[in-house]
Amino acid sequence: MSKKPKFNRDQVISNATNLYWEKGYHATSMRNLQDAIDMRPGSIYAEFGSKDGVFKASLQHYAQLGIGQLHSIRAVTSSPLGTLKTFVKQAVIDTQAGAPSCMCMLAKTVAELTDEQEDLLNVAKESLKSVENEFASLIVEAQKMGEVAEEKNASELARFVQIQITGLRMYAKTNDDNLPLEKMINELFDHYPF
Amino acid sequence: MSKKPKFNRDQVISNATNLYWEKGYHATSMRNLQDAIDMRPGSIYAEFGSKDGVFKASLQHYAQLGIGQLHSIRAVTSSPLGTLKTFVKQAVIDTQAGAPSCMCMLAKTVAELTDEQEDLLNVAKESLKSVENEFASLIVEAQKMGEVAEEKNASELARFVQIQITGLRMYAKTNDDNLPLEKMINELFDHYPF
DNA sequence: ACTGGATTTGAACGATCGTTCAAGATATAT
DNA sequence: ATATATCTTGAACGATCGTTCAAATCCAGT
Repeated sequence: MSKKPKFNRDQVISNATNLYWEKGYHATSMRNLQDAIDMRPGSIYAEFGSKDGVFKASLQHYAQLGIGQLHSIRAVTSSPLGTLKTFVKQAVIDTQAGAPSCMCMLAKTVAELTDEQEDLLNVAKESLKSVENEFASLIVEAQKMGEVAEEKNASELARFVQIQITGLRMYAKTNDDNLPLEKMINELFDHYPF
Repeated sequence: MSKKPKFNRDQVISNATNLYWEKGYHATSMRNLQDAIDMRPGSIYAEFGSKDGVFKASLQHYAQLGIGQLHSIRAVTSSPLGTLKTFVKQAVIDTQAGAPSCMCMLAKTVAELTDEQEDLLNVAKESLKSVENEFASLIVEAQKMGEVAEEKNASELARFVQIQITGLRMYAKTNDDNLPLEKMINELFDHYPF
């Protein structure tokens, strides 16, 4: 005999992600979470084990969202470098309206947590590394197509892109007035180190 | 009649800053704070009004620390641009060991807080803006000395530096392995947009 | 319809949160 | 030495924290 849980796990994680993304780890209480995902404590603990368990699932979901988005853009874009550029614009500009936070959830998490939550911190770090590796793959592809000089180091360029996204999103949150973000991103790809 | 408080306000704020810098706003409790600054609740509330009051004082103290450091470097450095470079290196590299967090406290705060703590968030944002203005002043000075081309926009360059510091410190926290940070910073100043 | 195992519920737990305030301690002016 | 204004102390407040678990509910198999 078995009875299936009635909640939709994907939907639950999606809602949890949005809440954690907006408020961060420490400012989000289990009560907030219960409301956001419409589950009672018992069910949450049966499914995720703890507040940390839900957060971990959210971090991983968020990372997959980003990587999926990158692949989606790639599928409809002829140029690998153009894919990267579009992704950066979406992450920095489109996220300003509508998203739970204009910051990257992974970056927020790395900024917020200390060794006290070592496991969660590592999940966030590793997820950021995964995204960076996706960037590197795109750049290698761009090199094969002649969009980027062969002698450049793809990993270093991927690192550069990662640093720019973090810096730009932080800067955009600090200065909510209308910045020339589009122009700034275009210049990133039009000059050194690309 | 008057009785002087026996605590050293500067020392207290310095200790509070270190704690908040390390743990962030939400993860720091008043009990943590009481231990760190060796004051009892009554005295803290008499002096600062609330947890937020201490945090606000800490943010302002931290910003002044940074600006003071910038001026100190300027005082012993012949080149304004060299001053900026040294400051960036200190912020990104030296902070890796010893400092409460390798992230900038102001950036951490902007990343962590939402409109729920609008006042504190604004203090952090404005402080970051103040630091950026100091950067711009240094760059204007550099232009007058011929270190930077006159036709460049000093504010845009200051913005660039701010974005790079944030991005680099975030990246350094994500990848605690030994990165070529020094080389990366040198390249920032040796290529576009400088 | 009934039964049995799985899921869902929400009250309750002890701990800790930010904050208050009456009582005690202290230093200065007379 | 005494009085008084000021500062310090720490117990206590109600609220909320993350978590537990017994009871209620649900559904598949007979």
